[in-house]
Amino acid sequence: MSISTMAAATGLTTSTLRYYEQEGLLLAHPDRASSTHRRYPPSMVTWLAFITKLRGTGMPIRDIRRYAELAREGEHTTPERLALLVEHRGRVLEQLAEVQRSLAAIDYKISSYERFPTK
Amino acid sequence: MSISTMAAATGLTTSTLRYYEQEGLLLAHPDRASSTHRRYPPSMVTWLAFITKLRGTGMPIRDIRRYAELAREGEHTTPERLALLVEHRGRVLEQLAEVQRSLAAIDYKISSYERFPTK
DNA sequence: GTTTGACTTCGAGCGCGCTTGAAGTTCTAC
DNA sequence: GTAGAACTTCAAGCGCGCTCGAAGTCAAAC
Repeated sequence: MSISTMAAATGLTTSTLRYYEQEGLLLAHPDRASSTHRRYPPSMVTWLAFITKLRGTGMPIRDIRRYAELAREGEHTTPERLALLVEHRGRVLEQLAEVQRSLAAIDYKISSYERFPTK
Repeated sequence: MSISTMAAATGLTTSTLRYYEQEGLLLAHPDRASSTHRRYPPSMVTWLAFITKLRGTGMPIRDIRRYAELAREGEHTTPERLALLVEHRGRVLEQLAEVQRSLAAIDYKISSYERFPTK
């Protein structure tokens, strides 16, 4: 599939796709069937969907690169990949908890505005 | 209190305190008792704690500035402040839900690594 | 009154994750 | 074959939220 088709399929922009490739986030460079234009295997949608989840939970590009490197190295790296994801999950849960605490404070403020509209 | 005392009290750096002041996030400029050094009223800790919650939930500086402007204008702006907070809360809840969805996908991946350690 | 550390302003710099623009090439449809 | 859209690379730029460094001033303790 073409870069714009992939963009449509993933919700990323074509620029972002090229950027991710350049940053080493892909399992492989898409080949250039037409010798200059990228041709993505449809299977890459799955990978991109997953790294979009990683990004969506705040994993930095450099950590995703590391994860991709491990994945490229083969099956013997699954323990390390697992560890990486587990560690990430821990951080996300912490940060989720902190956002919820902050949100509670905001909720409290909201309810006090609702109780005393002129104060 | 001095800027470094305030920094200790809020967990912000002195640089951040000056930056927030410059960006108009404070209800008032701390006065300069010794004619050059900032003297913060202890009550400002509360305000800073609150805007730290706003930041902690991803509210942009410019929106906090708007909130601070309204607060400076007086009590008649409480409805608008309320609206601002409610709108922010909505966005935070949405984003929280999205992070949780992403996290579910990561959890799934983790559990599949755990089930098939060599795959 | 002198030292020493805390403060001041100002502007520049940084880290992150893209995004944009220029300048050129290639594919697709007719 | 040609027009026009889609693609290519490359480097620079941007928006955000601080952070840092320089160069100087001030204040609390002795």
